[in-house]
Amino acid sequence: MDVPLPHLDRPFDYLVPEALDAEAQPGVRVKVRFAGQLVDGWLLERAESSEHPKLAYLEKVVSPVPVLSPEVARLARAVADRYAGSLADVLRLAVPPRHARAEKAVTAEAPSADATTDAPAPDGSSAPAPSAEGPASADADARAEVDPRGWRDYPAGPALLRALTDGRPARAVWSALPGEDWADRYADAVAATVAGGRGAVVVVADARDLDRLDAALTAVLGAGRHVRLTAADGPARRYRAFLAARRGGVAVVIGTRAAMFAPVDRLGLVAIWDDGDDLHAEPRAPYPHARDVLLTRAHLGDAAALVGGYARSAEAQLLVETSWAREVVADRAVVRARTPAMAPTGDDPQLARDPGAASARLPSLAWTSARDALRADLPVLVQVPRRGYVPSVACADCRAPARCPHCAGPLALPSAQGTPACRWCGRVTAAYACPECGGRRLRASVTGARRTAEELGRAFPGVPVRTSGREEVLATVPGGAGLVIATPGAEPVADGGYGAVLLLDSWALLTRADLRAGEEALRRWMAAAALARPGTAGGRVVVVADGALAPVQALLRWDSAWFAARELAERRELGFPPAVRMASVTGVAEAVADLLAGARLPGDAEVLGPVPADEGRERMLVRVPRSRAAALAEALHAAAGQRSARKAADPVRLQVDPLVLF
DNA sequence: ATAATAACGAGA
DNA sequence: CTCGTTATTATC
Repeated sequence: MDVPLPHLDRPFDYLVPEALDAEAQPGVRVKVRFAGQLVDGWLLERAESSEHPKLAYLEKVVSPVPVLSPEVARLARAVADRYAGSLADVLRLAVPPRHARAEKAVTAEAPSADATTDAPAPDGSSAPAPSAEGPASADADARAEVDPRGWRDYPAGPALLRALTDGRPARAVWSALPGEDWADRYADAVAATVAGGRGAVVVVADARDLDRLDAALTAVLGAGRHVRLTAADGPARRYRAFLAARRGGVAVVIGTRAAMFAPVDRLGLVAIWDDGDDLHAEPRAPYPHARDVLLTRAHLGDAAALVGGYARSAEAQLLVETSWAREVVADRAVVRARTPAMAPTGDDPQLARDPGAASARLPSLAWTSARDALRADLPVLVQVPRRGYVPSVACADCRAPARCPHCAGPLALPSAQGTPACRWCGRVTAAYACPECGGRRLRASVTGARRTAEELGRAFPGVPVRTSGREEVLATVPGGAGLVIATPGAEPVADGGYGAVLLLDSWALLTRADLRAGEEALRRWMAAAALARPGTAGGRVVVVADGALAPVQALLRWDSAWFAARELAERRELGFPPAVRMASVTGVAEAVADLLAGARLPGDAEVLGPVPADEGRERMLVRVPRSRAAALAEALHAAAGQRSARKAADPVRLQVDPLVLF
């Protein structure tokens, strides 16, 4: 039943009228009369009999295409259970909205095809359909081994590919080397899976990563063997790609998190790249995370799993430490050989020495590194943490954020030479005095990409300057001398690698009041540093941060496994996810209290809070050991059901393992 | 939302 | 004890 009310989160029985008997197959969308009105629903299964005394008839089969595969139905139920949500909510994420035109077009291409026939790929390419035989069938020995190519750099790499081809459910946490072409490695892993006669689902964070993976897969598999599934492609293309996968024409689906539920026949591999990126967290109820959905899928379907990134998340570390997955890492000697030369530096510009550095506000080491790279005709990447033009200002002496004397809102400089103004109340503050130290001078606390570009352009005259950020994301830049200013996640790949990578204003990343600040900073730095040439080829990374800090240490040694282990140990100590299972309950105070009062929480549950949330609501956290995770989700879902059954007015938001805790 | 059903209370 | 009204609850 396509209603989000938690107390209706169960199947209902209906009679199938004779006329709909043929079309009414499991997985089709239906309309039924429910409580007097027509509602959408899913036909989950056909049965001979029902416990229920008086059944109504199915009203209509919306479309005869069984868009919901049995595997995805099972997965959706498991995801709903894990996240204390309703099946209907998960199905809304799992099956894209029907697009009648797209459906008609696909159905016309191969009229008789269903998910089990050997239909050719929709584009008519020569892709053979997946074999109907299992991986243990007689032709297993005859399968050609896929060339491990770059996976040879990792001692466990070739064995991983072999396992994929053999159809064994290997589970790997992969730490990519700097300079690694991750998209090529993922294409290899997919090719190995396909060679074994099985399908794959690969999820990446954004459109740029998707384009890169798309190109790598086309190079390895040829055109027409895979489809891309992403909300950004629009409803028609998305539904078309979905149908192609559902009907068994293609064995490989790649996409952003919308693809995590993609139906793939004989699924052999689920993979996610850069699982620490917060774009992998679905913002709609029940807020599932792509990593967890894919791992659940691997678990239920006996498929292999690949969790990779330059940096390792605490969650991936937990997979390794619980032996759920094996780590795939390079030997230290190989890491050393591939890593660019790394150096930390304080962020006080040594203005006296270098006039160039002074005008660019660069620490001297960063400036000389950039200059040397440019002289060697190599590109330079500058990562600046936030978008926009001077987002806020701080006291030049003590670094305390400058706040409006009237309303305490953040001050900003509207123009390069202007007077600071409040971003909340708009009042202009002509004579600012820092309440902490009495200082009267202000500095841009985070220099935005545009301003950095202007300043660097002046510091290195004659050098082309490109920016890559929210408005325009560059995928690649040419190999010669040039400056590239990019915000995190938008760093272009340089042909041949960057001669220098400068990580500026890093304290803005590290001082965020967030549990994951360190992990997130390291993830962003490593993503940028991975684009530099190896130290042996003149590649250099300068991070403007205190070299004693753990995330900086991890970067300098290119050892995010070490940092992730440290991070996970700390979370264990503090009792934070992923070491424990946490759920947040958000709403107006009475509603939150009401829900928690009605919830039969596991005995060892700890209730924390309340902490204020936005719009006058508050938030309580419930913490249980991981072994009680299922019981916690069930209790919260049941309590939400009780509330919705008696039509409690104030909504309460349930979130399991919310990304942001405080 | 709405219909069935349980609960309740007033009047006979 | 019955009838009419109102809260409750399930919705195939």
